[in-house]
Amino acid sequence: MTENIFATVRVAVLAALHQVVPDLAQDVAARVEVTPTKDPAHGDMATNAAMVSSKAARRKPAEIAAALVEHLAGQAMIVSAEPAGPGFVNLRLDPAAFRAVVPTILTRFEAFGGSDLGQGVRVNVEYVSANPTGPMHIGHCRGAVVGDSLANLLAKAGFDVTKEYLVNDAGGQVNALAWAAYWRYLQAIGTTLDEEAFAAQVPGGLQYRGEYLIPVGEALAATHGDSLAAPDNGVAGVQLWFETVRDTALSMMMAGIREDLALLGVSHDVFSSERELAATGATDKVIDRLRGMGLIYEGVLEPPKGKLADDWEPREQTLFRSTQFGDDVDRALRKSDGSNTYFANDIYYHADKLARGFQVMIDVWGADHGGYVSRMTSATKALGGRLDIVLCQIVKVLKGGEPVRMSKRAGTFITLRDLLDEVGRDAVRFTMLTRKSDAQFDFDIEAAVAQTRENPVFYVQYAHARCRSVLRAAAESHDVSPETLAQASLDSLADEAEMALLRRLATWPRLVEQAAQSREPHRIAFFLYDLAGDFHMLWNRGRDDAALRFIQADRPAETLARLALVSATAVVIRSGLAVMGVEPVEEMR
RNA sequence: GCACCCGUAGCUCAAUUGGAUAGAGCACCAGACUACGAAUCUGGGGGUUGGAGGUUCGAGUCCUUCCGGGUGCGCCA
Repeated sequence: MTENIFATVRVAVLAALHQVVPDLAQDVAARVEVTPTKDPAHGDMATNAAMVSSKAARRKPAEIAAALVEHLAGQAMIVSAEPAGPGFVNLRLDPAAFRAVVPTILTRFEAFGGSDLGQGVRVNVEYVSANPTGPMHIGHCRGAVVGDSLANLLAKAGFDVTKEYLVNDAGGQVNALAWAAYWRYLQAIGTTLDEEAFAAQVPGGLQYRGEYLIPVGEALAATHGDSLAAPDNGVAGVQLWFETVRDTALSMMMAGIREDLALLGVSHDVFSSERELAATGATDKVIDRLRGMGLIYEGVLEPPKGKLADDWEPREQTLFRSTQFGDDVDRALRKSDGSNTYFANDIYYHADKLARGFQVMIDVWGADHGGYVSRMTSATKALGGRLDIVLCQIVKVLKGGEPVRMSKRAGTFITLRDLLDEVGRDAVRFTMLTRKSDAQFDFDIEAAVAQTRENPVFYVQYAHARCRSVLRAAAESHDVSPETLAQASLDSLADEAEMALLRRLATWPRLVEQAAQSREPHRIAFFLYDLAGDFHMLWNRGRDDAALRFIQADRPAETLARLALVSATAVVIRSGLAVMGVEPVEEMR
């Protein structure tokens, strides 16, 4: 038995359609939808059944619709069915069908809206995976919130979800981190070198000049004294200090990142280490496997056209035939020094996820990795897996409409910590989901903390607080326990504003499924905003007409019905916020 | 130059995955507090969905091609 009344009605529609079109094909049936109507004049729900089956049945949509109406009218819950427009069938439901959602909610609480859509399929959602070379910044933040909420959403929709983080602790950037940390160490023990003199000794130059590495240098000095430096407190041979400094820097950077993630309310189930993966040597085995499939060859790539390629020269390299899977060019797997490219290691990493039993993989990436999507999906396709990639576009930080300058302390963009300090976790998380992830985002700090209707965070929280406020007030004279409210007779709920709210609550299970299927957690935020709007409207009806207030001293039955509706509304707001990782508030005075 | 993402009301954004007359908020105009929370609500005007073609019963959504913004472009992860 589903809690999704659209699914329930769809079953009835399909049954009717089979009567009208006996040899209905499976794929046609799959396209039949039952949707809420946009226009109340069209009834409560509409189905496209007649239109999608018209072609195969070789009958006109209107004709099928007319026949469907015959079979549908009078079915359980359906009080009327009529053909409309180009072949829709509009359905009007017994109001009791919508009222029935209230006891369901009050019995199931936040489990309401859950779904078996996922069938327990194991899904791996990889997100954040920020390089451990510095603090998390605003760009990471969007991916963190989108990934975390998407994972929550998929879990609610019945998938078996694992949240994963890949620590990019291998490769040249980590060497650069070690050198940068070493500089801070030398400073901590009082080196006489100046920064440029030091930088001249660093292979590839001194990167990561942000002040955030100072504590790493100090920690190294506290633990190791001057034993990692040359006798004059200058640069010693790498064999003396490199691994120590690198490992200390990595672990302190990761500790900081984990701390930031915790503050953001993000927690991963699995942290994988690129260095450990690479150390197994298994990357070569996966490449051999692909070679056995004829997908690896030694070859020379064409130079990129149009772009100034100053140091480009033709070179033979080991290439993966990603063009066979729709990529623009084949992609390199080995660097000129013989080591594997990040892509090669990432192929192994995804093969490893497959081996761990994940039928579906989702990677949440920043826009700067957009050019990488095609090769990675190509590789996972070759390995027989399914990979969906959610790209999060650039976030610009504004304050009152003005761009916020870069943070000096971080030596990079505004840090996640700064943002959390100023805006707060709940507002950050909610606001990050007020845009679909593939659209660019101007995050205005002032707007995110504003206490007005323009700010969806506030508007939704306020609706919840108002629900709780009513229940607190009612508790003085009524039993407002969910058990009691779930038993309330709801026949008195008939006002248009009450029905609108009921209809909205009834769409929650459907919304969860659709948002999960499209991998679009932002839909939750918009749903909650609409739901809050329905509730505020109903509230104000009570202002204009005292007979519509929730608590009616002389009419206990109606009061209980309304309190049940209010309580159910609060539950659904809470469950939506839970998916988004936002705490509901009880009051906002 | 090529690839990917985006382009919707003056502004910020939605749009039930191809469905009916494209919707909200802000701003603008006109209204509602002897209160279970007016931090809210009601009503109104505002559109050639960047342009042009195409696919079909039906396109903001899919295809082609331009225009504009963003991201990236053989050994950085």
